[in-house]
Amino acid sequence: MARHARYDRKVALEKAVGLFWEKGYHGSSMKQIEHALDMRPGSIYATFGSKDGLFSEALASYAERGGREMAAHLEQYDSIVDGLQDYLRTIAASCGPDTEAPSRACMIVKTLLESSNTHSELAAQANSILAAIEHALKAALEQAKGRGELLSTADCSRLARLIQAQIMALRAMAERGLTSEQLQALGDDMAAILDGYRTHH
Amino acid sequence: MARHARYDRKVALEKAVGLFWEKGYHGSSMKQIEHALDMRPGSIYATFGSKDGLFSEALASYAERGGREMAAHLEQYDSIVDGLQDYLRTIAASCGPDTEAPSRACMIVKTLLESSNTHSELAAQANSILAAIEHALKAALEQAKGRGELLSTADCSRLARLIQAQIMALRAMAERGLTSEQLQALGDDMAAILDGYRTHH
DNA sequence: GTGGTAGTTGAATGGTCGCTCAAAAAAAGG
DNA sequence: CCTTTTTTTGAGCGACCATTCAACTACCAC
Repeated sequence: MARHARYDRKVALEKAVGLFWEKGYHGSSMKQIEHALDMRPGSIYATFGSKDGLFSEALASYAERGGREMAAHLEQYDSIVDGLQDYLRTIAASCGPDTEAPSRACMIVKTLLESSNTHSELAAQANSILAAIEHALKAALEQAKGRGELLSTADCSRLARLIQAQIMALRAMAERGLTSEQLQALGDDMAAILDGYRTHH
Repeated sequence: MARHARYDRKVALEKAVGLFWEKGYHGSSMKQIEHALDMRPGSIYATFGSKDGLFSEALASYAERGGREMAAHLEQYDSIVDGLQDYLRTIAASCGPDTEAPSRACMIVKTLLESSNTHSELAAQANSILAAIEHALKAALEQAKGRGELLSTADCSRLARLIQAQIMALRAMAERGLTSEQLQALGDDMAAILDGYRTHH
């Protein structure tokens, strides 16, 4: 038949995530993208259609990875609430001043704030991802409630949004460059919020 | 001597805040700025030096206004903690889906996330503003502690950061376009966090 | 009125933006 | 080897970017 593709789509997307997560949509030029992916414009456009298309796929890829990591984390715990509390502490620990990740803040939140009034398609995508995460949190909380971990008065929808807000804020605060002690303390304080919704306490 | 300036510096800055808050730094072109300020490039550059200079002044202006509003709000309350709790609820109420403000999210946070890896000067400015707000919150909390509103075990520095995180997250969540009921409930839940640090409870 | 001065104007600048496409290169079948 | 098919290449596109500056305008002092 013909020539093989020199580039692995998934590998290229990972590199795109790295750049976009770090610099945002407007902050990443095609020149920088070409360099980050080690691809020439023609190949990028043949593969991803446009800068928007590439960003959209990169964001989806980032979200999927994040979702997998969260699910994997929660599976390690017998108590769902324990798992959620430790998830917050883990984020605090991994977003410290010497992280090797492209950015400490969440790429989904960065995208939402950057594009909400300039690029409604991207904002809608970020929104639907956040809605999906919120839904997953709610489902986990309802399971916890069914197991008797949470007070019967607890509203799982509201609590899911409260927890999501903590995650968003924790990672945004990490972008401020706090010390790892300060960030860890913040993670602890956020985890402690959940104690107020637990049974036998 | 000579001709009067046709433009009021403060009025022009207000308009710049409106545009930059809505679209961000990279999302606002000089064309749009010229239109928003009703000024031609020469006048803009003569007055503010550069796009960066204008943005920087706009951000400072926004922060000063926000600081004044927060201080004015807290003065209305006898109890500082009551004031802080109601401040969160007020933000939730004023960031609803039908706000007339340029954006629901905080311009300082938007700037921090947008520029942290592309424009270190702006990020540093956003950082120092957030540090000042954190410091003001800490001072208010220490005063509250002195009045016996807070548990003696409460760490005012940590609590200040926890509250600042709530404000940041509340306004970022507002950008998701939640219903006003959902947003109000989130504000209530965040305010309730402070109950855990209060005395006689 | 007139001169001097500060403020405004907008065409024009060099650069970069996202993107295209004709040509070259690389693999597979014959 | 040559043909066919797919991919890569990179010069080049028009548009728009932030910015400049010489000409122009409006005001005040005299």
